Amino acid sequence: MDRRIQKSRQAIMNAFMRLMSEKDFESMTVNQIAEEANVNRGTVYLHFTDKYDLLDQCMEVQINQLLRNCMPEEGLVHLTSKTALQRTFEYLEQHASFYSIMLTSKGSAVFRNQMETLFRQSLSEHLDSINLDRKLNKDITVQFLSSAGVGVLEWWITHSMPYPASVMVEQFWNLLDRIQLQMFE
Amino acid sequence: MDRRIQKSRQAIMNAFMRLMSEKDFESMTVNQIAEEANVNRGTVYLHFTDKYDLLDQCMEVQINQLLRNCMPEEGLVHLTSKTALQRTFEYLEQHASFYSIMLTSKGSAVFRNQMETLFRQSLSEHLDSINLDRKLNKDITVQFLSSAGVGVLEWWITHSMPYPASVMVEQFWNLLDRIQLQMFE
DNA sequence: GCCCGGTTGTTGATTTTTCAACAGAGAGCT
DNA sequence: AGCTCTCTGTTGAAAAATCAACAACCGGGC
Repeated sequence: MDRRIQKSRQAIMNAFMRLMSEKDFESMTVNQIAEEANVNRGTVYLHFTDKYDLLDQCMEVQINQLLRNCMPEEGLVHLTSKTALQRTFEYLEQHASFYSIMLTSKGSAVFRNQMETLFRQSLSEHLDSINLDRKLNKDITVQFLSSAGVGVLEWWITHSMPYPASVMVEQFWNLLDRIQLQMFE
Repeated sequence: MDRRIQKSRQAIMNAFMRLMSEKDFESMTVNQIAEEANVNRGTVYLHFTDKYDLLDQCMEVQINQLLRNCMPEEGLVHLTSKTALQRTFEYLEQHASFYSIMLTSKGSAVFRNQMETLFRQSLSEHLDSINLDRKLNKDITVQFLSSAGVGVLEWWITHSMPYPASVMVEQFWNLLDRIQLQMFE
């Protein structure tokens, strides 16, 4: 990628995030973002459809960084592995202000969607490795648990992380373990 | 000035100054500066003839900032005024590392030239306001005192500011006062 | 209702930056 | 001596960013 593109996108996203910590998303204008980023307003539109797209893309970049940080090595993030879970919570704790702002001021679905996808994959594989009670529908079970997982995660962030990451991991793990015991055939 | 030019020049100068605090000027390459600034090498050449020109321009920018900071208000800097002298020394003290590096690692004459010009102006006006002994040639006297002033200033910077700014101001002022008494008719 | 100011999204012409490539110079090695 | 590598200074074509301008829309005030 041409370095000019990289620089412009970076400047715009950084400016956006700075403004997000000072302003209400709805009242923020593209002109303000452009000025903060020291780029022409047209340049913002070259890279982003509108400020909603900017928010979404910002979230995606950040989540990709989260994932890259939480990966044990080359491979997928398994949120059903305690280590990966630990890393995820700790990373989120360290970037608390960003996620807090992004999740509270505007209902971007990017975070939820991406985290749910992750939970779904991990849980799907996990349930494949145990003997799921035949009376339970796998898809519904996976969705149930994913939603619960993401719900807790979002709650923790939007409520200013009332407990340290370590406590969250412990509780999460505990719940998963106990629920799992009820699913054996 | 087009914002792209501003951004490029700023990035290049900042990168240069960062590298100056880590490397020997002579061994520094334009390619290193371009990489540090995240611009194409050709861009460096668009704005600066070579690294010597870059050093000179950097010095000029910084000295202009020094002057802007030391001006009492709209007007000229009078280095024969104690207030202006105080401000100058204090500013230099606060930017010690920059000036120290710039004056020690490469013999750029920009600082010396500009400061001498300043001293000359101030002293010239100052001597106009007193009755200079007729036996003294004004131009020679002005040059004598300017050189002395700049010499002390440079010595202070290149010797890591052995005394606080306040001491330097006091001594400077004292010397100027005593020497002046010897010049009356 | 109308008017005004601010914002959005877009367009076209221009400028600046990028990139790759080239020729030349200097230093070090065989 | 020749060869290689690195750096310098430059060139030309392409791409990205800039700027000014325009039309349309929205919200607030009279």
